[in-house]
Amino acid sequence: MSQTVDRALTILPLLAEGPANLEQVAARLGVHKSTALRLLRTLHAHGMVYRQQDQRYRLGARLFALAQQAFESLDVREIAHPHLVALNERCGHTVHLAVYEDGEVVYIDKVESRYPVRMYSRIGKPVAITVAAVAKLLLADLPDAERRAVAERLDYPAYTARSTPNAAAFLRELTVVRDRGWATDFGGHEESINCVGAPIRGADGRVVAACSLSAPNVVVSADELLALLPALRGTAEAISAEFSGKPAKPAR
Amino acid sequence: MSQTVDRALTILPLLAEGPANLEQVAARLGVHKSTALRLLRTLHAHGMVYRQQDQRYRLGARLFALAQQAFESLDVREIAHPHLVALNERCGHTVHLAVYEDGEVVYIDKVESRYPVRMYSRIGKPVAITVAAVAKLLLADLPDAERRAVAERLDYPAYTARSTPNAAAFLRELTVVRDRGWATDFGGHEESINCVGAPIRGADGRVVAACSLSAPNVVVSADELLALLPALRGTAEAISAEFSGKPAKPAR
DNA sequence: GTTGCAGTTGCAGTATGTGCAACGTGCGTT
DNA sequence: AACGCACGTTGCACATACTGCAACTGCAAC
Repeated sequence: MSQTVDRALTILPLLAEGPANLEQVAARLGVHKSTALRLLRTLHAHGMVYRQQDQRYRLGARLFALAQQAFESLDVREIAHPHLVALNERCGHTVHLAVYEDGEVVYIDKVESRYPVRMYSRIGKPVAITVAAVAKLLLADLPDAERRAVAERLDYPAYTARSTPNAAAFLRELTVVRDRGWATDFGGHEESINCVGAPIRGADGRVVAACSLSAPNVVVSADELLALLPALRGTAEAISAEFSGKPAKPAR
Repeated sequence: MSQTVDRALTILPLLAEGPANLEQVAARLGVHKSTALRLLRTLHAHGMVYRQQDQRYRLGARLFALAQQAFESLDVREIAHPHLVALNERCGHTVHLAVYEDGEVVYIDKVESRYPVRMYSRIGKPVAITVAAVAKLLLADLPDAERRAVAERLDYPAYTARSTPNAAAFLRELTVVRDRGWATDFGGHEESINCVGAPIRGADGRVVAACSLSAPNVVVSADELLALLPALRGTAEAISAEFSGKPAKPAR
């Protein structure tokens, strides 16, 4: 691992918290001002950070472009999208698509019926990994060792009384989810929000993504949401089929 | 500037083109495999790249999270959003919001009436800078020297017969735009798409962002679109007022 | 005019990144 | 089944490029 690059990359999440000046960056990195300056200049040259008029640095526009391109190269998302829209049109609820990557679960698509214009604001956000239905599905499919390792490493924040309390409970839940083939989150993240999820599998049967339906329980009871499970699973299977069926991606 | 960091950051746009293996990365960087490996490992440790099952690298999920956070810290976007939605509801056309940053213009918000679920796919994309109405507005307000420098540096792709042909024409157009206080793009990017834009100004009168209305000319003629100019300018001014009026951002 | 602060620069020393060459490992082939 | 190839990985010696220092600049406040 490269120390210099490591330091430079540490600056990015630091600036994500808010703009910072040279001294603050240097202090947080534990390096000399001149060192921080050089790193920031390099980041700047690549558009990763931007220097605002008060001379403080913040994250730069190139990040948007990169994230954008990263999204576009996610095959699952592309294939899944029309299916998710169809599902949303059918039942009207919020639809999520998420993937697992190195200990994190992130939303890569979202179709929301009520506030369509706000949807992008959540894409890219890390998922509440210990409670979300999609997270359970994705983690449930990991190899034993990795699943356990991740579970042990996690924090278990008590969002609500029904949040997963600890690693043991989480691992038990994951076993249930894996055997059953679908997952729920009944008020585990926000008291009044329920959620059901289904896995999307690649040609080899491994779970490559997960999708879910969410709705506030004042609109839809948990039972009513479960009644939508067949539609959700149908969607997930349609996506799985299409994803497995066309393995030949236009490789470069 | 740091050579090591520079090389590491060069990897990111390279991977944005599509997944690549170690040798390809090393070759593109012009360094030894082992060097590329170390850089990739460091990027990986920060979640900036992800190693897929075929061992090739692609952009990682952390980029999504960072871009996400960067978006959220853009004050203009936050203030502008409800205004843009209102404008969209009023006239039904696509609404864009863009900012200028270091020679690039990027969309930071978009409200689209017809395909709401697709909107995020364009946010973050670099704008066609030589023709887009928002780009003209943002560049028109730059200091003379910088404006000229940027204009000279640009390419002028002939998207259509009405695309801006060269730097001289572009600079002339920018003068017009600045004096007039609004901009157009009539088929300069896509033959059938017309567009009008208006500037959003900070407390000091400088243009901090620009918003625009776009519509295909089969739906709305250029004249009809121009008729919406008062509404658009009203929106832009409302955003400007709110942005200037509440200077006290909860600074950290 | 003077003081203080934040950013910037040049430089010497050495920590750190680099390329090399040898080693593993997985996969397709004969 | 054994082989060979291609690609990723490792340890090491060398020297490049990164670091911290200290002095300098520009700017703003008093």
